[in-house]
Amino acid sequence: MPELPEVETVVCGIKPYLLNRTIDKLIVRNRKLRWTVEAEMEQKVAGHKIVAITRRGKYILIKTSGGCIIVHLGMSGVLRVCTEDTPVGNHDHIDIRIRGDGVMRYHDPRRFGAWLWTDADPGEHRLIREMGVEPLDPDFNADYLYQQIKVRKSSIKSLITNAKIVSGIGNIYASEILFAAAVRPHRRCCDIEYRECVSLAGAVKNVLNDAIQKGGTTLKDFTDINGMPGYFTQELQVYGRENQACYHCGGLIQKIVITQRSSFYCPQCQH
DNA sequence: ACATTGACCTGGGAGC
DNA sequence: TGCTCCCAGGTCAATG
Repeated sequence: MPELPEVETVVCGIKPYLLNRTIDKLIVRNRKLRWTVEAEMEQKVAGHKIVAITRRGKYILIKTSGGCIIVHLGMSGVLRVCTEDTPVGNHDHIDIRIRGDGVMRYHDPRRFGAWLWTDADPGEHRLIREMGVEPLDPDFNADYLYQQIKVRKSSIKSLITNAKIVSGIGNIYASEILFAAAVRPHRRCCDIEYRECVSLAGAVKNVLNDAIQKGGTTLKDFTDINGMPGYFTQELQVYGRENQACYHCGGLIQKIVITQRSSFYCPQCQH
């Protein structure tokens, strides 16, 4: 479900409820997520104070006085704040109970998400260590992009969704970014010129910042911590708009499949 | 080293 | 109504 703007929205939403609070206990009802939640998770987490909540790519890092909880929402993960007497629904796999009051509940029908614990620096965790640069970091720019693309033969779409190159861009925003940059998704990386990297780097930042500002994209079921949808959905230029008119030129948006995922683009506006 | 494919899951919608 | 098929916002691990 969530890409970088949605994860950022979730991180901002949970901060007021979790920051500087102490975890009373962790309740795991279903351990079978992408990786089985470790048997010692409850014991490792309990009693620690939450000192920071940050994001790295699509990972949520809940840093505590004793270590870090690493959460990934996968395709269908949702975090919501509720109380202890809120009825537990289907697919409500994990609760963090806060000392005093309040519960953060993890809901994930498809169970592609992950809950992991590390006592070390989460930046050194095997899933995070190899990750590429943050797209909103100044280190992500035209020079970096050009250096990456000029040696590769894959499509530009698969490159910008490759978390080892740049973290946090998924299937929706890839289409939107490529439209904003006027670059077709199936273009070979090594055929792309430097001036197009300038457009691409700018489009990455503009599209993601805009989406964050609007609270992310809700296609089916994404909501923020209070159950509110994201308003970037109305801003989508190409994603999900096959055979509809391009807002710029009136031509028909096309859908193509690249590495088993749908991509949408305007054949007239993108080259 | 790079590129592609399979695998992991459930639910919703289209089509019959 | 109900069945089957296809699709879905992710990405690691295995393979070529």
